[in-house]
Amino acid sequence: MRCAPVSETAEKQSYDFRTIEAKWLPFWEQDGTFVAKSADDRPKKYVCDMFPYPSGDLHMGHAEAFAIGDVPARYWRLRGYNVLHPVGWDSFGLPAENAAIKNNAHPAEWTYRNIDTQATSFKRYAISTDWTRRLHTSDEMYYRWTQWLFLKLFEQGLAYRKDSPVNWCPSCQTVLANEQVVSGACERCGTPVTKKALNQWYFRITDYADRLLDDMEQLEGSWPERVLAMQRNWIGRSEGAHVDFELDGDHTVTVFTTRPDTIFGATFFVVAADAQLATELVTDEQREELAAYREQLKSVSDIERQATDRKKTGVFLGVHATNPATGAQMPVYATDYVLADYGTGAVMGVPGQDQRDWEFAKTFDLPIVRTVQPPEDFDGEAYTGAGEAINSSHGDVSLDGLEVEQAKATIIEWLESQGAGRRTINFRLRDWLVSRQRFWGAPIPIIHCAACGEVPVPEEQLPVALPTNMRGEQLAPKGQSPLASNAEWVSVSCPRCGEKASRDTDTMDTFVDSSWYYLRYIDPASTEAIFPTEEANNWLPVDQYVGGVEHAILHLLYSRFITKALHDMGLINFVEPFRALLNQGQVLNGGRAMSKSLGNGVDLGEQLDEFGVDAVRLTMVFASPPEDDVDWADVSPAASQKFLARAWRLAQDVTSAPGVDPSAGAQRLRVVTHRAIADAQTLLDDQKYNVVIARVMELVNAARKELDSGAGPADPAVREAAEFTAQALSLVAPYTAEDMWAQLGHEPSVANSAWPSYEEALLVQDTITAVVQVRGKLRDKLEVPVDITEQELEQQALSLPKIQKYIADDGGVRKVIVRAPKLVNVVTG
RNA sequence: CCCCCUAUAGCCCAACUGGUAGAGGCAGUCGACUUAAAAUCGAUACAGUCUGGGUUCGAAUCCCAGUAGGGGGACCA
Repeated sequence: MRCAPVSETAEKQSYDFRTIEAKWLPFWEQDGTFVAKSADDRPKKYVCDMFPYPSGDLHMGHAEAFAIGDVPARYWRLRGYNVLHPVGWDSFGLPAENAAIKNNAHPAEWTYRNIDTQATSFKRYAISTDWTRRLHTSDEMYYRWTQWLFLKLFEQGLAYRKDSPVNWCPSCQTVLANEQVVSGACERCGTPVTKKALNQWYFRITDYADRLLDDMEQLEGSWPERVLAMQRNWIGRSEGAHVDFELDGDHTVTVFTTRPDTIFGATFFVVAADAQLATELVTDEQREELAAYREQLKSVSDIERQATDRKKTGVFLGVHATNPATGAQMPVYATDYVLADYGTGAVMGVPGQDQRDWEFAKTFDLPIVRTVQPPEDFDGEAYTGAGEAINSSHGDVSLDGLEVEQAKATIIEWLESQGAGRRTINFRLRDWLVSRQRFWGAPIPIIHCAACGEVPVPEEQLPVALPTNMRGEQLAPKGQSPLASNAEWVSVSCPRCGEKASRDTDTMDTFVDSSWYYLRYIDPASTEAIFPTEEANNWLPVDQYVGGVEHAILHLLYSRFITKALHDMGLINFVEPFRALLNQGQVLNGGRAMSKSLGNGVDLGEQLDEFGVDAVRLTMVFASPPEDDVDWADVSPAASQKFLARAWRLAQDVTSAPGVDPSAGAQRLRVVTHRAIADAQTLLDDQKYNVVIARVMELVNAARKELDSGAGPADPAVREAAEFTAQALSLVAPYTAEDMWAQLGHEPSVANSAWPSYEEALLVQDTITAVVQVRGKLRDKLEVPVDITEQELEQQALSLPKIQKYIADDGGVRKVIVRAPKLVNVVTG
């Protein structure tokens, strides 16, 4: 005969995630649990996930990022902050357009269908999001302000048009910004990028190079170090000098060099073959040869061009430059190893101290002069190391005998006195090319008028809306924007003179859309302003930004730039948009990124159906530290589900009444609970979310034990443990936690309950196990009061029989290290 | 080629930043419950911290060299 335990007197149910999900999802929506109010006395926290691109349904990567981002959002909410945690869609971009061309449709159809799908999944995934602030960058009410931003930048001189050789993706049929070219290939499709001379719109991000670099100081410690390193590297500040060279035919050409001290070794002069400068300099006799060389370069892809072991090529331009230090005549060449858009696009060739110049000099049989003394055992070609200057003397200036740094200072001073050079800082960063020859983006709000030139679209005429009557083949890329073929759309009268004029037919890089969306969440419906300044200043900067490291440079650099520009326009009072950044890892399967071609994709929807939302979220967070990759083959959502069931049962088994005073409860469980509370706080602050889960598991184990074979289900300490379990679990398993909270007799929502404070007294132990080492090796242990004095501890340790034996065997005590109350180390011999 | 990060039980991961290597989970083994199994509950073994040096009373932790994996940069003058 079976005797039913007390806890089974009530009707018991088993854990069923489907029932629980169905119960709470509608509740949160109706309750408006996660709506953030701007007028609120509590201190604010703004948690933002990088918004998704609507490519089909949400996938495992989204699931990880959002699960991780929701942890601080929910934690801060429990800690009493007014939390803003919005969501939106980055909904302009190529895939929609490609789908539209293929299916004879308009990109909006595909886009908004996918957004609906994702939004439904997102809601089910139970991220604590304020849905009232939802936005889509492809909505007219959004891109109207993207265009407004463009006009403001234009007004400030930060948006401009220029002719330049640009990166062209032959597959996407559009130009690309430098940041979107990865090792010579298109960041999106991997096609090798070619060069094309075009007139395009740019944002003057280079004006902010120094500030983008300097302000990183504010991010130190709260952004991943590698992201800062990548940005630093990308901005590429280098100190050096501009030096002017007189050329035949009355030209003065300036070069940038980081080694002005080597100028005495400059024996030739090179300019970028694809730059305008080469055309200007070349003599009539050499013009044909230059044209032939350029023709030859066209067949060389960027990837090939960047191979460092490639033979140096070039063509003589028929002119000579005068070395300002030596007065020597130097032949001028055009070459592809000099970049048109770095520095001034011209370089002095110093073969003795620069390997590239050395190779060029060898090819063209040019003289090589060493101007820095290499060490005796040096057997390389160009010498770039430290050493004394040699062969560096002419007329009234000499560097001979000086070390590199000293020589640099001396020559710059001399050049300055001659008016032939000056100290300068150069950046690797280029201006941001924002024109795109594609359809599905925000049209550039400029009108081209034969008489007035570039005329901004008047603000009240915004948005310049995309035509809705174009579809399918009409959207196909043809080397220029599909909009150009829509005569009706293009044709417009000039806002300034009223004459016939035409719209700019390019659209903006979608990174422009995403460079300011975190500001739009403040009031996404505003028709008055891009965002309300006062409220933006209250909510921003974002306290925790969460997203993939693939945006380390692109989106994050652009956003930092736009924030600074908006600051300078007086629209916001901060200069950095994201106070802290967390890069979540990838979700892998079997050691590799999930991909169609590998056939190792895991479908998020199927995982959710099988294990439930909470189990999947818990698995994502528990599997590894947030910034590490999660290999789905190594983890077990089934085990997570088991743990959730176990936690849930705990709440069901509690028989004490809500509000009971826990202080009379089982002390040993209370110690575990309060240690869990205290630890969780530090761990959450340190973003060690996986370890927080481990602490909760420990607590559930301890509570289960107390319930089954200790103080029993009515003990108030068991209730206390179960309640904190529900609260802590609410960070990752909102459905289960909400249901537990209700089981425990509380009003929903657990998300807005108050995080408990831990009792200090429960954390202090009276006694502690002290370790006794002999010569650093653990030999015995000792139970001592925590406030034991060093003398006492030493004396007790030394009197231990085991220890005395070791001392006797090892030849007596030489020294004793005491770290009361934890450790004694006896040094013998 | 250069720079950065990582390396701890079979696996995923902890370790108060120099002080007892193990918190949690997976997989394993054993037991309780069961006619049996699943579920549940309980109990357990397993590594001396990638390799080799060094600093220290004491090193997973700091330093040097190397190996392996991951990331970034790579004609930037």
